[in-house]
Amino acid sequence: MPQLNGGGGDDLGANDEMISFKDEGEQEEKISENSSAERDLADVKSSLVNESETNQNSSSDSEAERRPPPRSETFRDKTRESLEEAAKRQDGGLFKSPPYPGYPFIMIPDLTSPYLPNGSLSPTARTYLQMKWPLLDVQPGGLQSRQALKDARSPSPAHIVGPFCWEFPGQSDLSLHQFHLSNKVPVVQHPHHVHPLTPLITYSNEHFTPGNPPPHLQTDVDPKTGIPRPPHPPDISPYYPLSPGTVGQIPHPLGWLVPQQGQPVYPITTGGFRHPYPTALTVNASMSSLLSSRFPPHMVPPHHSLHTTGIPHPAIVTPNVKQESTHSDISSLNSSKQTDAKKEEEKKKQQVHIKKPLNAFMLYMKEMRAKVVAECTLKESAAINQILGRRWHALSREEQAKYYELARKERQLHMQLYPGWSARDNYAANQQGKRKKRKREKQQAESNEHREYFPNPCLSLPPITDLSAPKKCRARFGLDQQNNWCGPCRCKKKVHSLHPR
DNA sequence: TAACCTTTGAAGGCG
DNA sequence: CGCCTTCAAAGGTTA
Repeated sequence: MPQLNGGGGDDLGANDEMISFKDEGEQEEKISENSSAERDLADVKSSLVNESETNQNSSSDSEAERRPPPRSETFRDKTRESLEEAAKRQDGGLFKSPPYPGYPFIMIPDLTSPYLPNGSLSPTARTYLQMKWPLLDVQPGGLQSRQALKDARSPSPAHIVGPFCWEFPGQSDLSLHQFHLSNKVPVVQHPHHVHPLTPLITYSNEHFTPGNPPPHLQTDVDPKTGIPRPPHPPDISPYYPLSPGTVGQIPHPLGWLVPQQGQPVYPITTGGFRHPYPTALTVNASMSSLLSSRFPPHMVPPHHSLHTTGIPHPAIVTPNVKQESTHSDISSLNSSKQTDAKKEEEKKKQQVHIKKPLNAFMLYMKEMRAKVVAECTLKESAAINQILGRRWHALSREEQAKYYELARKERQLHMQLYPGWSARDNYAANQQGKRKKRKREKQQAESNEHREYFPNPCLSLPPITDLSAPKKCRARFGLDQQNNWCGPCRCKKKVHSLHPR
């Protein structure tokens, strides 16, 4: 993968990720052949999808204003035209199409963000600023790096706010474009419009809904100090992580990644404000202290996973937070007994559910879902995901590589944040255990059902080939439940291990 | 109201 | 080591 290694400076190595491109060949086939497989489901939908892809560059403010878009050729043309016009308005050269055709990122998420009422610097712009700070990298010793980041972010906004036409080495046109547009933030605001660039990295979506800034944020009081803050401080550095409008401006720690490669940034968009580690990932000013004091080795942030910003960590889900938070808050206020607090913390610790880091496809989905929904007028996630899956395969290597890289960073950061966490921890999270059990039961029943009608239930499942079927029975039911195996599998088992290892 | 559906990828377990 | 299962997001649908 050219991009990953070519980017240099990434000591993380991307080889493992490259392995993930198992379907590259398939992908290329699909693309080159325009194969029938590419059309089946999509014949109905893909027309919309394809069309949408042509419009992927249309996430400009002007387009946002035109939503909901009539799906017609004329609209497309108009969109294109207006885009061109917009391009001219946006200082011409700066408004160029992304380096990757069809690449969905248009880095002007802030344009539609309800959280950017003023003209303060957009998150993306800050991302660009920040990415220039090498310490941003999430590396071992991340805490120091984050602290350094905090310091690095300090430069007064005066440096930041202004016409941004800085040219960073290796910066893409798009980056500049984004940078530039970011200063025109308040142009259009559609509270109801979900920007296509819904935050990539999000572990929890509950806290930053575009149209509904969390109450605790709206109060705009520094949770740490209790000092009220101006809603939109012109001065970002001390406060930006705290106000709704500025939370989204926190640069994604991974933001340095892409831009340095001359590729679009994974936006920490405002739109939904659902950042993967929205706040946690956004290792910024508040992060350093947050990590050091609130995310001790054992990953559990005290006080119902709230950051100093008052924003719960996205990767942490505490179902009982609501009930307990009020109680604990009051109690903590009334009683100065730290021991009690500790006990509660430990209690919550056990209830904390740390979500898995998002993989590349999930990141991609998160970003593109809103777009697909808007373009295809589909709401059912299952259908949308099918489309997204196809789109994913249609992505070029470079495009996918970016997501793989991002996902890798995500995992790394996740590891740093929750050193002791294991994916296994989420396996039998009681409720989920039930679900899986039920699922398994269903599969089992299905298997039995098939047995009634088909000699080989495995063969009744279209995608499963004869050869792969036997493996499934053993793997699925295990040796101790051979009674659930299909006939052929049992016979083969007896004869000899036709279940190749 | 919980589970399902649907996608891909990562991680863990099992044989 | 290879295969399978589970989970991650998401939101309409289903039981």
